[in-house]
Amino acid sequence: MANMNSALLALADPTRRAVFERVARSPAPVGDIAMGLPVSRPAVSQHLKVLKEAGLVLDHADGARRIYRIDPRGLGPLRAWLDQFWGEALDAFAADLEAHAKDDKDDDHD
Amino acid sequence: MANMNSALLALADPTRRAVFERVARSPAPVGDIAMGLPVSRPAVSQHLKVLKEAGLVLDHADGARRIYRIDPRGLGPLRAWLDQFWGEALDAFAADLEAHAKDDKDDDHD
DNA sequence: GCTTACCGTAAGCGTACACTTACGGTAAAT
DNA sequence: ATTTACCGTAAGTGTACGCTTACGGTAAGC
Repeated sequence: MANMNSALLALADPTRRAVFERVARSPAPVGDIAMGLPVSRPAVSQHLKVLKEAGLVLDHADGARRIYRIDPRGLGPLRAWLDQFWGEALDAFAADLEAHAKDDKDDDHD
Repeated sequence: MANMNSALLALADPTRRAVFERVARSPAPVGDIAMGLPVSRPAVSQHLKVLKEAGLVLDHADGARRIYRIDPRGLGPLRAWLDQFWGEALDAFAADLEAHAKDDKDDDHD
């Protein structure tokens, strides 16, 4: 689908994000990717499928092997959403600071 | 925890992301947030707890109500990760384009 | 004091999902 | 042609998680 929702869902899982980062460093076949991770090769294959459907990676055949590489355009929607959100959030935060301006200390953290 | 992992996990769920966007627009009590969503109030409360532990929102008491507002600093780590990744990804992509330069068309999409 | 409003949490449930093993299919090697 | 290497998918399993209803606790209103 390659929208922001699927990208966010794909990158939420730590293992899958590790796969993504590995592929981002340099294109590699599935076996090589799986070798650096604590999961089986089919698991990596499934993760790559999700990443591919999210528009985050591209694949092409190389003999019996299948090379995966990153598709940086897949990060576009997510980055755009975050950027638009960044300004909006800062505006709201600043406005809220002006409005209250004094009760900024009574928020309880864990 | 307020790290990138928890932020990514928190924003992955569509309902919780809707809660986050609602809070980002303007601070609001739990009941008001729940009113604009197709889930119950306790569900919103649980989502807010996750968002709070991820460092994405702040809360403060206002009588019997509890006002939630965004914490834009929570998006920092995620944005930093994405930025660092953005350049890295583009570099790898460009390098790969130079290396292959001709088999850019044999990637199969769904 | 009693009632009403607002909220967090516990308990329980159904489902999505990350992982494994097993299998089949294609491509290179001998 | 047979074997070996590499990979995707199907089937099954355990668990995390998003949601609901039920409950208890605090703050304002009468």
